[in-house]
Amino acid sequence: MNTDPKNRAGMPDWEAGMVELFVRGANLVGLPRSIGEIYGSLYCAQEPLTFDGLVARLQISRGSVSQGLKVLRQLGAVKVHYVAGSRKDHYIAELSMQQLVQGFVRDQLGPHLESGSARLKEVEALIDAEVDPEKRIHAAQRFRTLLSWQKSGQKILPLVMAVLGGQKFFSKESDRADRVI
Amino acid sequence: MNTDPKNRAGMPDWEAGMVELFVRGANLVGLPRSIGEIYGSLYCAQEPLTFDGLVARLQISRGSVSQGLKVLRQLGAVKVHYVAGSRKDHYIAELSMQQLVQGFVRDQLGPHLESGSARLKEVEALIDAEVDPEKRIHAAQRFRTLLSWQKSGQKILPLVMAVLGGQKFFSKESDRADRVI
DNA sequence: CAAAGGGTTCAATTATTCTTGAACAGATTA
DNA sequence: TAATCTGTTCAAGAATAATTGAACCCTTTG
Repeated sequence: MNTDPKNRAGMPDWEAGMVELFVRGANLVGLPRSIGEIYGSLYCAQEPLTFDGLVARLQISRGSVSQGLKVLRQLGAVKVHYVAGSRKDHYIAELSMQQLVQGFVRDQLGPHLESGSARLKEVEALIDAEVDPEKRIHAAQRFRTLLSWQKSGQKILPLVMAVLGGQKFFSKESDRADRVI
Repeated sequence: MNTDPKNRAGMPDWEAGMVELFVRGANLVGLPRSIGEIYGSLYCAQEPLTFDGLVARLQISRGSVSQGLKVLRQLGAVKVHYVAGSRKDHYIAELSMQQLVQGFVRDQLGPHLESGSARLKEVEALIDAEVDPEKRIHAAQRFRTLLSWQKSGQKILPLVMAVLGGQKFFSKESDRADRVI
């Protein structure tokens, strides 16, 4: 990863620093640097920024900005701010951490977990097909351990959302996890 | 990412499926597929596996196995199992989810968070150096928001570890987070 | 309707990350 | 001591992922 602060004419140092932080954050959650840069710029901006504004500030291609904004919009991390008398779209950063996490979980994390869950069931069937009894029993044991991992993992998301201020992530009473600790 | 199940002579289907799950998991936390494969094989194995055993089972290079085991050992995800009368190292998978998460946090996540934290302080200084008062005030406002994000984030790790069974992650009474929800 | 503005798409390029395997180092054995 | 066994290192090559920019599609304006 290129961590060198690229020379961005006219961007204040503090903003470049902020953008760098968001690039790291994006990287941490598996998003490309350009997305961190775009969100970071919007996060710092006093006024809504236009598409061209972002291209100019960040000195990245129009293609990157277009794609980056697309996923940020999808995640709910940026909002379009309609400005009377301007054909351009103006963008502002969503500043609610909860919104950001929610979008990330919904669009990035969730699908992975679901397909993993599906695959897990398939593996169970494959284990049942193992003919050697000793091997099958061992495999089933390991499989149960893995299921228990999954269960533990599922307790975490609601807790995270709760810490972030939302209370709307328990679907069933039995899923409530706030007494386990 | 290559998700095609590669033809691994002699590996049972259920094991290949399990390995695939671990590859996905590794991928999710930013580790290379080879590490997922190695851990997955050890997770499935009835007996400790040797270095050569892994090379043969997974059909990956000795270099990959050596580097992968190095990382896994460092994370505490595999243990060396010394076998009398054999010069080879034998490896077994650590099956405690808590251990795994702890190692991951310590070695992979922690350093990132710390350096980010340090960078955050530097950005604060850069903001103080902004001469235009209006811009400085706005920047300081955004900075405080970011700090509040950081604070929220810091509440999460102890919770996660608690869910996973450990209770040893609160350093100060004031850090206890089990009443916020 | 033609021209210009605003944005999107996607094939090609570029950058990054992962894997490989040959050279190497240390430990054991003949 | 030489030969062998185990495992590590790291430069080069292969595989993946991200970025670019030219062609394109709408919509608005002259």
